[in-house]
Amino acid sequence: MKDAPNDITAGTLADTFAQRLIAWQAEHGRHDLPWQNTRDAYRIWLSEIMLQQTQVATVIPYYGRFLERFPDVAALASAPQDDVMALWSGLGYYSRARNLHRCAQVVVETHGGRFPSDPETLATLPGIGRSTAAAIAAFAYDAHAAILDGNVKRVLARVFGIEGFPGTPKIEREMWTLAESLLPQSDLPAYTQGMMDLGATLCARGKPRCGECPFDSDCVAHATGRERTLPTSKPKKAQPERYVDVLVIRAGDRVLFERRPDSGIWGGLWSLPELTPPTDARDADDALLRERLTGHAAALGAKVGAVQSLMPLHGLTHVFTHFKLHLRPWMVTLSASSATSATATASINEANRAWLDGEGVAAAGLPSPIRKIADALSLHGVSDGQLSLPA
DNA sequence: TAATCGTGGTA
DNA sequence: TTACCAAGATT
Repeated sequence: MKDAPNDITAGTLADTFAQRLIAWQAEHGRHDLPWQNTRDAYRIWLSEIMLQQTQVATVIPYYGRFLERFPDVAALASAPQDDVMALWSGLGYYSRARNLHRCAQVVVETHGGRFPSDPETLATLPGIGRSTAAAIAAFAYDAHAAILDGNVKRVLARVFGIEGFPGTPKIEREMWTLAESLLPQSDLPAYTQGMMDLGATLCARGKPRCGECPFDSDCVAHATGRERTLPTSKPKKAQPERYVDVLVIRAGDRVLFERRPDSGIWGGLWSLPELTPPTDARDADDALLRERLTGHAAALGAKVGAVQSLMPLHGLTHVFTHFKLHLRPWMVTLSASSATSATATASINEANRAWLDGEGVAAAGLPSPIRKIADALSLHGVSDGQLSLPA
């Protein structure tokens, strides 16, 4: 039986796993992704951070733009944070971008501009956890370290028949131990890439192509018909819904934007001012809400003019992983007499608040749904003042 | 330990 | 349309 812990004999799955995977990767794995065929730790690190919880196809265009603007770690370290956030805009999980920037600065300032080669030191850097550290060290320096990402968890759960949600500490500890026990003595880049490739291609979430898998004859999930139920899925729970009113405050050809604090959703990005405290959804058509909106906008734009008009725009719903957000934009137009002065608008610019014209909006790092609102209102490029999104 | 943190693709 | 989740880290 396979449950005997000391039943380690030549030819067991655990003994042959690595060599079979490496052979499969050479023949059927991916070899031409933009971040492959290099030993540059900077390029490898950048790809690993971008790929956290993000699919390959999504990352590719961002990766190219980033490398063009920041060709090495020194260029990234010396860049303004707004430039980094703008290039990351749309990729999500924005703490990755802030940590990426900080990490580059730490590498330059305390590691002489060179990424450390051992996984333990790499894992002390901002944004680099145990798995990402192992991937960087394996690809760039042939380090003997195991990764444990979503692909690996799925492969291990199926091949070795591991029950239980891999997100729990108990199952994750078990998988880390197994992953490290399977490591080969050499060919760490090919082995690491093989784990990723197998999970991303053959051993996919939806319908795995078991007929082409090198572990077809040994896979517990395949042998017991549990390909679809392994790995055990995350326990589901009801997602809350939130409502927020955002203000499109226009003064001449400029719109007021605010930089969000680092902590919380969309941290470090530029967004539209929100009405705080949030109103109840049922207040949407209430005169009281309009009064609040007017007062709030006047407070924000008091230095350049009074509120001239207030108009509701089409709302939109944005779905996050852990909640659903209903955005209700309001067009607030300030009186032209005091709003057309560029010096007046510029004079109230602060570190975390700015009046942006079309060009400024186009260059800023905005959250995805805020970008949609801006696009619909033509708040970028040629700003003709026409509204394409009235409610 | 559990919650938080984005977005877009897929079934 | 809804549900799920992808090269996870941080607090």
